[in-house]
Amino acid sequence: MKFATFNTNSVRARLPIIKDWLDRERPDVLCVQETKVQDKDFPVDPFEEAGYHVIFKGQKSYNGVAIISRIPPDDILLNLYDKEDEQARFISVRIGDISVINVYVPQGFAVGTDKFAYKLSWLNDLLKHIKENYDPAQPLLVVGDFNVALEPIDVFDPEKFRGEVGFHPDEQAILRQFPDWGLVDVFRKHEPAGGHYTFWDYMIPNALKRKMGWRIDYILATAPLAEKSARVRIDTDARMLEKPSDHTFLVAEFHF
DNA sequence: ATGGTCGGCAACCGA
Repeated sequence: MKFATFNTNSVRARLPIIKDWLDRERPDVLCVQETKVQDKDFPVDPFEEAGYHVIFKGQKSYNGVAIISRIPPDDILLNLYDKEDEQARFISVRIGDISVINVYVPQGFAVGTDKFAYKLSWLNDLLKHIKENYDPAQPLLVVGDFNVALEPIDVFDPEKFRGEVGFHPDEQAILRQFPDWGLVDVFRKHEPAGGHYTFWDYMIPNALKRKMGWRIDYILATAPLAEKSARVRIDTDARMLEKPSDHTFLVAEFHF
């Protein structure tokens, strides 16, 4: 089975790239973040025409997540929280025997701000939710844009960004508890070398071509899945080189 | 050097 994640930075603006990628790669599941569209305006038809089911949770202008799957998902949960401060950052489903959680972790703006504190609490709440509702001995994928790089090899200029948002010890301390519980970073399992990124800053000209990026998107898998992972790669559409697109596809293949 | 560029959506906010 093939699973992928992609921060779209607008599912409507990136629709040609997503559609072509689905037609070419035919993944079983594609999780997307930053769809930036209200549910009433979500472009359902292009995905159904391509042979996919789509589950989505959006809001006006910001955030929004979706799970695009060949098999219709079950056990759909569209909120991390029961309360009403939901920001359309979470979807969990079950696809066959595999549980999938798709997240768009708050970006955090800057260390020391309320937004940074919210990011830390959101990540902690996600970890708590996983511990309370899942078993590391069962097949679970937690994928998406975590907005945190863990190691110096995951950032193009670690000295410049050390202690800044996205590369701060408080964020990293929480994210390290995910593998402590039993979730394996399957890209890192297959690729020990640094310099492989999934995000590039719009404001750096030609950042992708210049390899000035961050690895902040992850496919995390519990042991029963991680031990079946055969290949994990970062995939770039040619159009992303000409017009930056924020993130690239991250793809993991599992052989059962 | 404290900028730069996107997308949504209608003035800036978020990344």
